[in-house]
Amino acid sequence: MPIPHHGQPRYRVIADELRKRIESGVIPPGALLPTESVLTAEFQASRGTIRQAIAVLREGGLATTEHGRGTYANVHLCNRNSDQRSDLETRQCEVSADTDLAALFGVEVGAALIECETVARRGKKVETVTRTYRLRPINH
Amino acid sequence: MPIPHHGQPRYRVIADELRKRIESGVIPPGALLPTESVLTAEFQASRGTIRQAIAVLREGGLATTEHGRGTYANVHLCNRNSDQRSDLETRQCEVSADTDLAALFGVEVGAALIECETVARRGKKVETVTRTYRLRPINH
DNA sequence: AGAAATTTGTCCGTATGTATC
DNA sequence: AGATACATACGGACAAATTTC
Repeated sequence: MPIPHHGQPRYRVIADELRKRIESGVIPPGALLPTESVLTAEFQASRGTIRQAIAVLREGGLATTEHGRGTYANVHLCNRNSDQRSDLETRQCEVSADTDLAALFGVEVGAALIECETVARRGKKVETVTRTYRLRPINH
Repeated sequence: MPIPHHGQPRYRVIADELRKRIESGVIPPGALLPTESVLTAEFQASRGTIRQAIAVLREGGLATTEHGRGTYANVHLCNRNSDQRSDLETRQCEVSADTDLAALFGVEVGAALIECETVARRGKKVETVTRTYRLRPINH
């Protein structure tokens, strides 16, 4: 018997709570989050719902999950720079809209956007850097 | 009775197949993908698995889903030659490299870069903003 | 080295809510 | 208002990677 989700969906509420814990340092950077089964017990939600919440954290770049190990809290990349980029070709994260982007998307300055960055190299030299911005989906 | 998934997971195989259809034009840009229930029938997979596959497309920027409507194939902004259709506005200008870009290109902060910005709209709504950066050609 | 336990990954089925047509 | 289509949530089962003993 599915529990209704009037208003804010359950998995987002849970994701929000976890996000607060990470950002406030209750779960320090690099530390493992509670396991899915522990979270299942704490939030009285099904495992699928917990996994959905964790997926939200991953998309926001707040956590990283490893098969068989667990989910780590990430170091927060303070406002858009700080070299966290290893040798990734493309990465995705959440950024704040600058005045330019805010005007285009019709949102407020500082609103959350998804940034997908692709680095194209020829040999070792960087040819182009492409950044694609889109609104953060309200659902999904 | 769950179906085993030795090797490549089912949802990725399905996502790959759909990606091919979008990139090859079998599903043209802007068109609706088959509904989840149709895909469920075609691939003989559960709806959850289909949704997982579509989520992969979304993350890759190949599709956009709207509640109650369906999932659209996105226009791909790959060809930078030859004018695209007029749903895309492009402008180009010179900008200064921020610390992030400077590190990538291996130049000093503030160095000149060419920024090409493309705004993709559907109707009046801005779908994506893409910014491509490259080094300014060494004089002429 | 190997077996067991732990933890995340994949997949299925079902039921109900919510937005759009 | 009804039909269609996506979103959320539950539960169960087995697979795969990691850690522990």
